[in-house]
Amino acid sequence: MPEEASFKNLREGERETRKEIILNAAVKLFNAHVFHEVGMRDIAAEAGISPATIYRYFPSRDDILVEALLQDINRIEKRLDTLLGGKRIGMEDLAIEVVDYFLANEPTFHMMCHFLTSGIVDAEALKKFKLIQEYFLNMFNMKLKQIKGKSHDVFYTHAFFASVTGVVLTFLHYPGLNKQKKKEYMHRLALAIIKEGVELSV
Amino acid sequence: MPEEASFKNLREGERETRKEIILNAAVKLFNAHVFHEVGMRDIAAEAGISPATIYRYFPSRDDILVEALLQDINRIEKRLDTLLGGKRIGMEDLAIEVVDYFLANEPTFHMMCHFLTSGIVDAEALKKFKLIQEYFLNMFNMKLKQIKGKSHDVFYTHAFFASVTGVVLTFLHYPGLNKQKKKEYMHRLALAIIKEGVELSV
DNA sequence: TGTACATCAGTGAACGCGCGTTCACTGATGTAC
DNA sequence: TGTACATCAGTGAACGCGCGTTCACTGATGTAC
Repeated sequence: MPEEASFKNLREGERETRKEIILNAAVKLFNAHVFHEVGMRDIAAEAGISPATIYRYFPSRDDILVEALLQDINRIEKRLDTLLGGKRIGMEDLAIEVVDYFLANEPTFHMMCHFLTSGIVDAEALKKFKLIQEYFLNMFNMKLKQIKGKSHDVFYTHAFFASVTGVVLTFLHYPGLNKQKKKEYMHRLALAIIKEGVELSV
Repeated sequence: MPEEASFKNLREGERETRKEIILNAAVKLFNAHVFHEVGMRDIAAEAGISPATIYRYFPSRDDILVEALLQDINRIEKRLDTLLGGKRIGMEDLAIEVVDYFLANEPTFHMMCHFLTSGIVDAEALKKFKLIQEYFLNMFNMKLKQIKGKSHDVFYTHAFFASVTGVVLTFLHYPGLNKQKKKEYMHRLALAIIKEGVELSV
């Protein structure tokens, strides 16, 4: 029995839509600036509402950050799906894909690091982030399983993700390399670690 | 010919000492609290001076952060030296040492991540940090050379450090594990990546 | 030995600004009877 | 059909606080002659 389209449901639906409008405005700004620099007033202006209104939909700024991150993760998931759809994908391609994603979406990467090292963060939002982190690693694990087959273990996924993240973190702003060189170097590093490294480690 | 102990030199020496007093106060606070929460007034209070005085010795708060980080790196260097002094050290021990250091000095790790992702940072301080980053990786490279011998390459060092950093970053606050379990899991990950991974990657 | 001057450590108080969040309120829409 | 009431979106303005940094100033110490 489908949920009947009562007035109440309609209203809740609208509420959800409004929430999305705000979130999209936030995401747009986060992609254009370092997220530290994006304040509630900016988000409100972008969404065309008053700052106070935001608080009718989100409990705190940190909560918006986490929700924005979740959106990003969903985007990654879709990208991986299409990538895996076109079969014959190896670990190497996946590693490169992740590196490229982080480089193309530096603000996302920033935000992830921010929550991973848990700077000043609203407690509720932090809880939410941890759920998301687990969700993400599980999702990633499934994708790797598709590639590697049955003998796959979470440990492997963790090693994979941690390595790639570390590579990006360490060389994101490494001096003396232009963007392209940097990317290539990260690829080399990630591949070396993955191919001769993580792959044999199970 | 040694620098003569002129009045001027004496004064400069005193100046250096004063600088160290302030820096030590800062380091002490950074080790006890998240560095975001340590303000200039706190540092001043800890050093027993007025906030304004700090600016006679350091150009900005970010500069103090970087200097504190440098102190930490010197400490790591010394630790590695003594570790390498007692010969028969392998890559594995080094990996574990680094993981343990970061876990024991979480604030340092925070700060490193902060500068690596370069949040809001004074431009001069950022330049300084990049020099430090290079210095550190070079230093680390030398140590690894001592272990591995002549055939060693920077690429290897980079892969090593990036992997370990990534492991710590990803699982530092991973939910569902107590401190001890977390440490052990990080060891397992780092070792797996290093032993079967990075080691063969040259 | 004394006087005028330069140098520099040190400071309390304020500047200036940003920014997350809350308050008290308005106005529109739906509901009850 | 109309009236009283409830619900909720939305808001401008202010609260409250923190915090890096600067200013104008005092006082001690050294230097020149």
